[in-house]
Amino acid sequence: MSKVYGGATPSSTHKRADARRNEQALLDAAAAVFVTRGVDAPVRDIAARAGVGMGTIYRHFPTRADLVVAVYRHQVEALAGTAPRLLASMENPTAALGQWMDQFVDFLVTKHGLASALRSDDSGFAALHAYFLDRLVPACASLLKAAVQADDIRRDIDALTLMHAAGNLCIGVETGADTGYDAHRMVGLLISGMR
Amino acid sequence: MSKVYGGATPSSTHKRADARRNEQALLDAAAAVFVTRGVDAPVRDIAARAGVGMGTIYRHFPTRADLVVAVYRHQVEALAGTAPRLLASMENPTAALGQWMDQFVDFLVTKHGLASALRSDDSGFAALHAYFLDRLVPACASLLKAAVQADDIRRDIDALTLMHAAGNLCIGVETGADTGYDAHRMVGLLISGMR
DNA sequence: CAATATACGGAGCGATGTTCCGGTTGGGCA
DNA sequence: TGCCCAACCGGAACATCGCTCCGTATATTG
Repeated sequence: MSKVYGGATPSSTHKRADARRNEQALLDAAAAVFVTRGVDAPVRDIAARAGVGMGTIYRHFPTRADLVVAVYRHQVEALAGTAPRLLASMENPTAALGQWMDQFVDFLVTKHGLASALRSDDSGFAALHAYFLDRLVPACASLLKAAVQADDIRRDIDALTLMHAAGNLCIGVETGADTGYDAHRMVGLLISGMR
Repeated sequence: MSKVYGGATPSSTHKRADARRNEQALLDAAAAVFVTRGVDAPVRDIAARAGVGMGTIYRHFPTRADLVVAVYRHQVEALAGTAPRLLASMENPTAALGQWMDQFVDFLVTKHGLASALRSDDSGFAALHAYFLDRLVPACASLLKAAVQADDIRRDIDALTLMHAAGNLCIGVETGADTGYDAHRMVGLLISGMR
């Protein structure tokens, strides 16, 4: 059931040289714009920044989600890959889970509007949601399972629910100035409540 | 510092009869549209439903937040008013807090997109955010304070933070079909984690 | 150096938020 | 009652944004 998300890198199948160039330019431009304007920055801005036309951006990334996924793929994969390592290197699975969640929160909080986009019901973001779930839920699940088995974490909460909640808790942090709200702490509280 | 939010009811200061009529029509129309299309339904739809022009809606409710606040004012006030009663009628303040939070969650979950709108950084929703905070944070704070004093709730979390987190946990529930996600349970977990 | 498949660019359409101003009307007042 | 003007109304108009479509340009291949 899990889709294959590989092969979208510019250097993949042999397209025309200009196509590869433009795809890379778009990735760079998007990454830059996402930082300042958030993941739902105007498409035109990204195209302009990359020095390409509207058609080009939609040809390479039919959905906004495709672009976002391409930009953050490496970080997401890295996050997914961290889970087994964390599990192996720590004696306490619950602590490993907590640490992984912290990394997850870090990731979301540093991407303007990403958390919001993930929960958005905008059809254009559906694939984004799917990708994140496909990659991160299994990673989270392995940690959660270990924590449940070895420790005193309640077993009636699945990884999907946990990630949904944690993701939600990260919303509104990127935005605006310092309100005393700390997503890390809230997620920590949530996990504490799961014992 | 807390603003006065009264006097926006159609029957308030003596405007012209048609103005009152239109304001009421807009409130009714908005309430109806919010149920089906959510709080960020197209302004035109609301105006059309009320049988008025674009100008009229913006004259009566300059900001979308004004309209939303007007529509939900009664329920918000009721929710705020529940806090003292709950505190008086229950022996356990922590249970009272939990019950009040449940009502808060109920309120948010039954309003499509309200939770999302509350966390939105859209400038048009800033006043909405402010109103909810002004009304509900003190109510929550009274319960929280009692729970802290009488029970074993940690004291390093203020009402604002708690409501922010709880509000976030309600996001994405209104949307779409039944994903096993249950905002009530998540908020319950969060409160459990606060001991 | 053609010929062709491939890719590009941006005008254009529809939806939406918001403003602005000429026309309309309620209701106080003579 | 009838007049008159301040208050109010309506919706055209402008701006922004997502997305599509097609005539044009060019990389590649033989």
